[in-house]
Amino acid sequence: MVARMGWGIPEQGWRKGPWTPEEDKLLMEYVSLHGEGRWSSVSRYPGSSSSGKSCRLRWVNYLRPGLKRGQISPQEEGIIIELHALLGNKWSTIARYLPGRTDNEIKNYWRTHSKKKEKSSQKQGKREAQILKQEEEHQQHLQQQLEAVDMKMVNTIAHEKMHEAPEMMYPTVKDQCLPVMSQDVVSWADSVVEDYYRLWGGFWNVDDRP
DNA sequence: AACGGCTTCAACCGCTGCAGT
DNA sequence: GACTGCAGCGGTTGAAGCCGT
Repeated sequence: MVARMGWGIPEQGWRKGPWTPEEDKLLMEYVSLHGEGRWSSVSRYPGSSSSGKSCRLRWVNYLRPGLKRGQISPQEEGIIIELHALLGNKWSTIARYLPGRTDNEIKNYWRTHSKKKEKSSQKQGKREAQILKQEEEHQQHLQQQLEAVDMKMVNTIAHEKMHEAPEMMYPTVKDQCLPVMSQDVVSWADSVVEDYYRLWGGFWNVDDRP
């Protein structure tokens, strides 16, 4: 094999980096003569400067006849998604179901695919979090309004009741001590709430948020 | 036109499993 | 059974190309 010079750091006499057309030609020649496998002996082939591993990878991922190049079709994508859900990161197994595709190609595709998915879900998550925050803020605002209105309402109604029936506002000691036990107070509170909702209900449409 | 960020893809690295001795 | 060498696999890296500003 033509010495792979001029790129990377030579390791054990092998050089790293992209393959040249001459190297490809020599590797194809070797495989056509000796067949696939025995990759360690490829590296000992006259002129070889690549490790057996590297030769195997180059053959399997790039030079092997019948390889499909180019975009993964939607059908293939569907198969990949299904098989990945079934098998996990068994790229070589998945590749067997996709003639002409290599494990490396599928792995790379999945990586970019899942990255995209992750990004879009992150965006979606951010949006959801934003909506949730807005909702919380809205609820908090609503609560503050309610409290403010409650006080106002209680004062107003209490003032009215005091004029209507002063004895209701200054009950006996017993009544002062046990207001929540009193049926009158309970029904009065109910009526306050009812009044309140009649007044303010529908004022803020919760579904009308941004 | 230039620049920076992003995507794609070929190649490398380290690990595991298996077969031969 | 232990050791060794090899093939194969999955994870990771980095160069090149693309795209938006």
